[in-house]
Parts: sequence; structure tokens; C-alpha cells
Amino acid sequence: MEEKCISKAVIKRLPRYYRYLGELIEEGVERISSNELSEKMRVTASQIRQDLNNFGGFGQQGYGYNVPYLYEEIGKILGLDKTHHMIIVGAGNLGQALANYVKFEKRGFKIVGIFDVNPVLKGISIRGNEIRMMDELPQFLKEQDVEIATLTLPKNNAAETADLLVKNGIRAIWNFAHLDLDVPKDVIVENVHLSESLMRLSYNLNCYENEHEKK
Amino acid sequence: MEEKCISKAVIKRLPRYYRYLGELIEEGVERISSNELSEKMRVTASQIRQDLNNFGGFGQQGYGYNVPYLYEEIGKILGLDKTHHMIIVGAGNLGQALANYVKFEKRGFKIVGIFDVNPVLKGISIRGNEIRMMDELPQFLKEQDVEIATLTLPKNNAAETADLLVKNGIRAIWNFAHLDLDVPKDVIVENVHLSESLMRLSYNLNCYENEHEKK
DNA sequence: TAGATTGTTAATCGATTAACAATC
DNA sequence: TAGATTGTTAATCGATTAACAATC
Repeated sequence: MEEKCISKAVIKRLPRYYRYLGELIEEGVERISSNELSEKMRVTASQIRQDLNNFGGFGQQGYGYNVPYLYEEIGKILGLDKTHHMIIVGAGNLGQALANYVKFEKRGFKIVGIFDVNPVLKGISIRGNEIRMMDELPQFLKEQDVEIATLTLPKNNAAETADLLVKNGIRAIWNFAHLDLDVPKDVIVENVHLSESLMRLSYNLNCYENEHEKK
Repeated sequence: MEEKCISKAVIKRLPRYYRYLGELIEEGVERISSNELSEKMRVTASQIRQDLNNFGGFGQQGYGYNVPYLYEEIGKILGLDKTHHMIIVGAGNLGQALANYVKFEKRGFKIVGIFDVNPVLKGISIRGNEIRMMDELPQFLKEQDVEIATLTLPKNNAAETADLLVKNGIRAIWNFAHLDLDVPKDVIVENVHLSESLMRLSYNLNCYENEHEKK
């Protein structure tokens, strides 16, 4: 149990540590020092040690870190040792793509329902989940224990759908809609704004060009 | 033309400003002060002014900012006044979903080709683009002027595909594969690691629970 | 024990916020 | 002109890096 919620900057880096450790395990690496890991990941060794020590001492002086142990501990911190039930709200292209993505389940994120307003989609099955109509949603959430809702809807009805989800007990929203959701502070929102990501890429293209022109 | 590339923290916020300004335009708002905008966006007015002044003075003392003007200027900074040709490499669920997404084109990101290794997909048309096989890619890139490649492939052949793209003149990669690409420093990489996003959400769920238990 | 490497404190760096003079 | 609000400098805060004592 952590003492308190840790700075966002650190949390942002945790999944990347987890990924690299997973790869090291696959390569059969048993132990690693912060220095070796820092070279692999291109961050400072200092940052690695500082980050990890937010959660307690996972290493051993003179030895380094035990890879499988550290992997598991970070997994626990990220809550990957538990199963999270998830629904997808909005079964358009993106919603369906996410529903088809197998790896989420391997990490403990189990899709238990898919919803849409479009009657054309009703009953279509995606990896064992039939697409349901939105009016079934409140009843569904009463019967099932669902923590996370993935919001893959057009912006215009995303806000009211988020309200509905919160009202029916959803604890976290993975938001792909292009707006900032206004939810009670005990509801987690994690945004994935693809168009903003693409704009940043575009900026960097632009920026590099300008840098170059001057030379 | 900017003097130099600006801090990442600022760039990360630009698309959000752009989005809010776009909404204000739709509402018919002509001018806005940093204070009004700060309330809407829940950031400090100081930050808004500081951010914008990285690119020059867009406002006017005693008046505030002209909304359509500021919107256009930020658009220019983000390179949204130009058309960017883009290909999608990897026509799985996610690749196809992105190919179907209409809004990118509205922002100047035009998809001009879709590629995959799977012969089953060959010739399938998505919004006017037929899926091509990967071996056609080098020739395609010679004939067409493509800046951006969206990488929606499984991790295992993402690295070599990135090399191939770079070798054939791609200037930016929008990377959805779960690995860090190793490219020359003049090639832009913008990562979208969905599973990492989901892990952060999971952490926050976890963290909040622990906070609560203690009470 | 000697060597290695962590955990942790102190120093530096960068980003955010506050304050206010400039000016529309 | 007086009021409002920016642009910008200075102060604060937080995050990163460096250094080193603790210890395996």
C-alpha cells in the first residue's frame, strides 16, 4: 500500500519501466543495475533510482535490482495483478478496434460489454461480446461489476454519456472523445486525444523545418 | 517562423488551446481575456499568457485576444495550415480504424496509402485507398511525396519497418507499436502507447482505493 | 574485506505562478 | 484620461541530476 499518490511525472514513466523489464525477462536477464538500465532506456540512473524509491527499496546495494521481482512489484503498483472489468461505449471503428485488441485481457483488462446507439450494430459479436444498445446500459451496470468505461464516441454526446456512466457507478473513464470530461473528483479520467498527438507531431515537423532553413 | 523549438510542456498544451478556441469560434465569441480562458480551461491565466508569448504577442493590452486570429495563429504554429500526406503501415483493426477516421483530413492530414503484409487484405478499399502489400512500399514512396507514416503493427516487425520507412524518406512516424523506435534525430517520432495509458488509468484507480481505505 | 551499487540528501535546472510596468 | 489586460520580469515551486554515505 503506497503512502500517498505519487507525482504524475513518475507515474508516466512506470509503464515504460514495466515494458523494459518484461523484455529483459524474455531475454532471461536475472539482475540489472540502475546504470545498465539507464543506458538501455536512455534516462539517467539517478532518475531510475529516485523513481523506484518512491515506492520503497526494490534493489540491493552492491547487486542492483532483481528483474523478475522488480517487474512484479511495478505490476502490483500499476494494479496489473488484479482483473479490471471494462466496457466499451461507442462501437465505431475505434471502439471495435479496441474491442478486438487481445493484449488488454492479458494485462487484466477484461472487456465485458460493448454499447452503441446505432441499431445497425445491435447483436454483432466481437470476440464473444455482442454489441448492446445504450438503453440496456444502466441495467447492465447494475448487474455486472464494471470499473472502467472506454469512451469512443463522437464529441457531441460524450459529455452526457459520461454523466450516465458515472451515475451508474463507473469508477474510471478511458476517454477517446475530443473534449475534457467534467466528472466528480473520485472518478478517474485518462485521456487519449489522438488528434492532439497528431498535432504535436505536425508541430515538430514544422519546427524542424524552420530550424533547418536558417542554416 | 519561430526563433527556436519551444519546451515540450508548452507544445503539449497548444492543441488544447486550439481546441478551446475552435469551440469559442463556434459559439461566436470574438474576443477573450487570458482570465476568462483560464477559468474555462482550468489553468492559470499566467500560464496562458506565458505560453502564447513564446511565439510572439498575439494579444492586445486592455482588450485581450481576438479569438479567430489566435485560433489561426496557433493553427499555423502547429502546421495545420499545410497539407500533410500520410500513409498507414499495418492495416489491422487499429490501422483500419485510423484510416476510417474522417476528421484527420479536415485538419490537413491526408491518408494517401495503406500497407500491410497480410495478402488477405490486399485490394480492400478504405475510404478510397486500396490496401497495398508491403513490397510495394519503397516504389510508392519514391513516386509520392509522403511525410508521415502511421505505424500500427505488432511490435515484432515494427523496428525493421521503421528503418525501411526512414530509408525511403519518411520524415515522421506516428508510432502505435509498443516499443521505442531508434531513428535518426532528424526523424520525428510521436508515440501513442495505448497500453501505457491504460496502465496509468489502472494505477490511479488503485491509488485512489488505497487513499480511501485509510480513512 | 573490498567492490559495487543502492538509497537518499543536496544542488541544479526548468517550469509554473505571481507581480507589475507597459500600453491599448 | 481611466480602466483593463497584456507582455515580461522576478519569485516560487517541483522535478531532475549529482554526489556520497550506507550497506550488501
